[in-house]
Amino acid sequence: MDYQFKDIEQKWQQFWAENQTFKAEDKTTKPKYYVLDMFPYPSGAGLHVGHPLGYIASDIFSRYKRLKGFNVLHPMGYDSFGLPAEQYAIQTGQHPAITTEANIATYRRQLDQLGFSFDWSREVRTSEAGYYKWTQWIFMQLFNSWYNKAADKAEAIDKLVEHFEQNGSAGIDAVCDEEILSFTADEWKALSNEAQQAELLKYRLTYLRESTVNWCPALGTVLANDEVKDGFSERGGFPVEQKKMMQWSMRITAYADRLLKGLDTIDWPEPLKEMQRNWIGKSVGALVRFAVEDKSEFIEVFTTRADTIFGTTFLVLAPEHELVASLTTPGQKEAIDNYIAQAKKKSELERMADAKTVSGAFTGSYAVNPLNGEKIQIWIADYVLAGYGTGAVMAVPSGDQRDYLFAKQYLLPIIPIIDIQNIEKEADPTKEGHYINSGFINGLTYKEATAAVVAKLEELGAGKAKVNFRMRDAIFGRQRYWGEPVPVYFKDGLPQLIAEADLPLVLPEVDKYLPTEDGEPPLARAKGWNYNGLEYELSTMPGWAGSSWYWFRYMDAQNDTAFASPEAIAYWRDVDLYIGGSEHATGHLLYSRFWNKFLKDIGKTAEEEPFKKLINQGMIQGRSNFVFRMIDEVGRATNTFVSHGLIKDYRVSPLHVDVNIVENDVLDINKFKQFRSDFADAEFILENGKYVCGVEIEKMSKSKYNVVNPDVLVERYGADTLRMYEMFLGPLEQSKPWNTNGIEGVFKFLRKFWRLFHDDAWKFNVSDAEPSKAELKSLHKIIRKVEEDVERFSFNTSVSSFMIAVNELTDLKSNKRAILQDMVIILSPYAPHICEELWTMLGNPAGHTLLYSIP
RNA sequence: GCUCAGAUGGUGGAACUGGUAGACACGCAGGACUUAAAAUCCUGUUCCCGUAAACGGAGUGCGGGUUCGAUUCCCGCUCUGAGUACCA
Repeated sequence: MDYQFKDIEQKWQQFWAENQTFKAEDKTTKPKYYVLDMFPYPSGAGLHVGHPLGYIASDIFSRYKRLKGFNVLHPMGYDSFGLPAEQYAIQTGQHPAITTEANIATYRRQLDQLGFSFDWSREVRTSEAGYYKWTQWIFMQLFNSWYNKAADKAEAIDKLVEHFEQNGSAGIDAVCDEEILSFTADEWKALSNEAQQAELLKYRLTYLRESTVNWCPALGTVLANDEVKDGFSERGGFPVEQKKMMQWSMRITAYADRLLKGLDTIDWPEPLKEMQRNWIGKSVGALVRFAVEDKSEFIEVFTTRADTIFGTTFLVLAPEHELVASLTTPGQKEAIDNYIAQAKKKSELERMADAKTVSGAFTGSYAVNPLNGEKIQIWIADYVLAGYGTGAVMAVPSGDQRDYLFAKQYLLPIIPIIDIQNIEKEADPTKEGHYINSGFINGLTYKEATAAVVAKLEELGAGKAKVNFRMRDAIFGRQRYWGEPVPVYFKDGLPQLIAEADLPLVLPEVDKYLPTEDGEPPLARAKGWNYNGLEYELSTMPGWAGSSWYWFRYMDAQNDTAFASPEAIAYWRDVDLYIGGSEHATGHLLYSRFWNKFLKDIGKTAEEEPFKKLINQGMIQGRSNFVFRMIDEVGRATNTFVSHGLIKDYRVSPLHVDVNIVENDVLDINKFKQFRSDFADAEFILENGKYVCGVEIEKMSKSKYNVVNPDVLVERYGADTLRMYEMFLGPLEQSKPWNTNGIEGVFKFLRKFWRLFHDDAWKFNVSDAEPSKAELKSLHKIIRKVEEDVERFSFNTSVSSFMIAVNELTDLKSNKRAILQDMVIILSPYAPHICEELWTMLGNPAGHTLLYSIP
C-alpha cells in the first residue's frame, strides 16, 4: 500500500493514548530527564503554525532521550488565567471558565494531532482550584517569611519575632522597607498587636504597601513593570499612568544578588542572561549625604563615581522628591511650582521623546559638599528619576554628559578633575589619568581615589559604600476577576492570612466582570463572600503567579497534601531542558527563578536554579501575499489585478490576499474569485500565464490574512511531514518567516522512505539478506550524524541527513531488514507515526520507545 | 544612544575545531511516461565569458589585516532584527 499517513497517524495516536505509552515513571532506576515547554495561554484563536515549533523540538529531544534509556518527564498544561478570557467575559457575560474550557479543548485537539509524547496524566491548569490552592499556599509562605541578609536566605517570620522579643531590632540585617522602627525588646513587647503587625509587614516577602504603580485605566488594573512597554500596556496597547495605591508586592529585590549570580551557573542563551542582568541592574557605588545650608535637612545621593565628588558643582533632585517643597525658597516658589506642574503633565512618552531638551528650576537653597565645604545650588529637573537610587544626584558636569548639558544651559560651573580630561565640547567620563582640583585625592588614580573618598565619607559619617539595583519589587495585585484570589482577609485594617486548612480560597461567582460603581475590583460584587464576617482582599494575583512554580506541579500533579511530594522533588529536582520564547526574559523567567530560590530556602525544593538549560525557539513570522489592484485615471479602484512582475507599468494599490489560496506565490485565481464576493468577476493581467503575488514579512495575524493553521497542513500532508518540515525550516533559535513552499519536499522524503520497504506494486517487501558495505556505510553515517545533531539541537541538519541517507539507500535499492530497522529507530523521534507503523510491520511489538534503544 | 544577534544563489538554508563554498530542499528550465493533465521519474540550475562542453575568470554585506590557505580569526564600516533607554 502507498503511504497512508491519515490512517497510520490516527491509529498510533490512539494506541499511545490508550496504553499511556509516554507516562513517566516515578519509581525507577533509570536516570531522569525533564524536558519542559513553556505552557500556553489557551487563546480563542487556537494554534497557528508558529506555536508548535518549540513543542516539536522538545518532543524530538524527549523521544531521543527515551531511546537513550532515560526516564523522561515531558508534560504539558495550560496557563489558563488571563486577561483575554476576562475581556471576552465582560463583552458577552460568558463566564471565563467556560470559554477557557472550550479553548483548552481546541488546543488539546490540535496538540494531539501532532503526535506529541506528552504525559497527559500530569496535565495542569493554573485556573483550577486544585492547582491554585498551591499558588495561594506559596503566597502564604512568602507572607510568613523575611529575608535575613546575614544568612543570605529567607527565614520564617516567627524567627524574626523571636529576635525582636529577645533583642529588639538590634542585630537584624534584613531586606525590608526603608522606614523601619528601631526598638528594644521591651519597646517591642509594649507595642500593640496592630503596631507589631504593621511593623512586620515591612519585612514580609509579600507585603502590602502604598506604592507608585502602573495604572492602566482602560484595563482597570495595575500592571507590573515588565507588562508595560513604552508607556503602554503590553496586552491591548492601552496608555498607562503612574498612580499611588495600596498594593500587594513581592520582595523580589531581596534575591537580586542571587538572581544575578545564578546566571553564571546556568546554560542559557547569552542574550537572555544579558537581558536579566540589565533588568536587575546592579551598580556598585556610594551614598553621599549633602547637608543643606542653614537647614537641618540633608540630601542623600547615590553615585557610582564617588571619586568625582570634587567636581560636583550642583545637586539635582527629581521633581517628585519629598524635600522639594521644604527646600524651595519663597522667591523661587513660583518657578518651582510651574516646573513641577509642567513635568507632571508630560506623559512618560513625551518625557522620553524630549530626552535631549534640558529643563529644570532652581530651588533657591544651597547644599554643602561634605569633603570641601563648597556651597552649591540645589536644582530640580526631570532628567533625574524619582524611582531610581535616592531620587537625587550630585551633578558632576565635567564627567557626566547630562550634567554637562544642564550646566551649559543654566550657566553653572564646570570643573575639570582629571589631568587628561577634555571637556571643551562634552563631558569626559574617563577613569584614566590623575586627579586635579580634588583636595586630598589630587594625583591619585581612579582606583585609589574611589577607595580614599569612600573611606573619608565613612569617617565623616557623610556617606558609605552602597550597591544599588535597578530592579524594583514586583507589584502582585490585579484589580481583575480571572485570577487567583489572594488568601487574605482584613482585621482592623491589617491583612491576615486565612487558615491553611481553608485553602483553596475559591474564586467566587459575580454578576458582572467589571469593577463596582465606586471603583472596587470585580470581586467586591461577590455576594456573601467573606471570612467569618471579615472582608477578603479583593484584588487577584497577576498572570505570572501560576506560572512561577508550575514545573514542580508536573512532578506530582495529583497531590492533595503538598504542591509536590518531597520524594517526587528529590527525584525530578529541576528542569534539564526548557524550550520557549525569549519574550519571557524579564517576566516569567525571573519570577520563576525567584520563587524557586524561595522554595529552596524554606526547605521545600532541591535546587538553586529551576531550569538548567534553556533554549529560545525563534519567532515564526507571517509571510503575507499581496495582489495589486489597478487604479484608473481618476484614481478609482478597478476590478483588474496586475501580476507582481508587471506592476511598474501600472498604477496599482496592494491588497492583502489570504496566503491559503496562494501557492509558491502564484495565486489560485478561481479561489480568489470566491475569496470576496466583489472579486467574483475580477480580471487579471498575467505574466507567463500566471498571477504572481507580492510578498512581505509581517507579524502573523488574522487581519493580514497570513495565518497558516497546522490543521490544514496535517490534513494534507500528515503530522510527521509537518513535524519534520518545521524542523527543516532552519535553526531552531532563529526567527524566520513561515513559508509553506517546500513542505512537498519533506512529504516526498517520507514517501520515499516508505517505499524502501515496498516493491513497485506497493507490497511490503523486506529482505533478510546480509547488507552490503555501501549500505552499512550509509547507515552508520546517518546514525552518527543524527546523534551529533540532536545533542546540539541542530534539528534542521539532521532532516537533511535523513534525506541524503534515504536517497543513497534508494539508489542502492536497499530493502535489508538489518539496515531499515535501525533507520526506523533513529527516525522515530522526528516522524514517530510512520516509524511506529513500519516498526510493527517489521514484526516488532508496538510502543517501541519503551523497549528499544538507539543502535 | 547603549547591549546582543545576524548578513552565503531566485528562496529556506548547509559547510560543527581555518582546508574542494553553495549539502539538503523549494523554485525554475528541459526531458521521460500520458490522448492530455496531475502524480511520478530523469537531467540541469551561484554569477560572468563561451553556440554547447572542456576550460577560464569572479564570488559568502563593504574596506583592510593575520595565514600556505578565511564564510570561519582580528580591526574598521554599512545594513537588518531583537532588547533597553535620561539608572547618576
